[in-house]
Amino acid sequence: MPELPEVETVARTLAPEVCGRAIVRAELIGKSAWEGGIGPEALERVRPVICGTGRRGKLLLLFFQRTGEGVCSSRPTPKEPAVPDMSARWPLMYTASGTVQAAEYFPKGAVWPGELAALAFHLRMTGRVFVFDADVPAGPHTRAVFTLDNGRQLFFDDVRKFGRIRCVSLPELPAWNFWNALGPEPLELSGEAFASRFASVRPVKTLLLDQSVVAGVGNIYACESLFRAGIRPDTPGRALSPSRLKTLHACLKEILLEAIRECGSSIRDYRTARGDAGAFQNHFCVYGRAGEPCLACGSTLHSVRIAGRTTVFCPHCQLG
DNA sequence: ACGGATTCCTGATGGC
DNA sequence: TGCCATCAGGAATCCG
Repeated sequence: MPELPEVETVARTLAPEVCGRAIVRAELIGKSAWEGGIGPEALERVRPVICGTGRRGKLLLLFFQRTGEGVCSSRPTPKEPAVPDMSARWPLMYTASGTVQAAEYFPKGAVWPGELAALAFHLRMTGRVFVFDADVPAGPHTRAVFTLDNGRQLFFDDVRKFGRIRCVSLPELPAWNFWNALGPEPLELSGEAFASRFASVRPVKTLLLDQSVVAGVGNIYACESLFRAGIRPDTPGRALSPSRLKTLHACLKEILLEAIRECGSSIRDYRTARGDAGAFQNHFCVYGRAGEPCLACGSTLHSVRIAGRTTVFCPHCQLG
């Protein structure tokens, strides 16, 4: 399932395929994955130029070029961005000319053609985004096809049909509940700020999965970071000392960055925009290993349900 | 108001 | 071998 590292990888591998290209056609297939007020016909009318790709939480973003700006006017051959600077502020925007802060792209008073500022994809469980040649037909699970001005096609495939696509304008953003409710990015948060968000009676695992506490963490990286931090997933957030919460934050950041370096975790459906599998699933310590021995102490890993998700932990290494 | 349970969806898996 | 029940899970929505 695509979480922060997987969506980050898709954004990075997608950039060289779409930067500098205009969307000229938007076709929806079957039960619509489209949500929100701006419809696909607006895309076909405006034909916005994609100037960069990025991510916010688990949302994949295609940023559109602003009115009167020549961000991609020369249309250089884009390169895939290098592994991002660990000290950079996140989220980043990957453009043809380099990496910039996405936040800088939404200044006061900026204007986009037809007010279309970005296309947002939520991949949920099984969503995938690829760019294919012009003659590739839609597959059985293709739910949307965006044709680019070079004839290539951006496919949105989704087996379980949980994924969603939304075209966002700046005026519309304040009315988008999902966007508004997103908490800070774990990679740009300070340890103190992270710890202060866990003062709750709810289990720490539930808080990690809550996108308003921190954005982008799903079941895999919640389980793995709690194991590395040595914290039992059912511990109430406010029962953890600031020091242990800072440890959790440090472990979460380490694991997210390791997973980004490995191009994410491929359990079943997830692939990069090039169609490659990630490799971080080979480094799981607890996720999917219930009943198997703990890699640290040999104890049998336990499985419980927290916040409706399977939660695997080591009763010996992870303490409340 | 808050938090837990339910719902959406289909492919993989396991038991009989 | 084949069939059916179960499981996986992000987030909106329902409900106590």
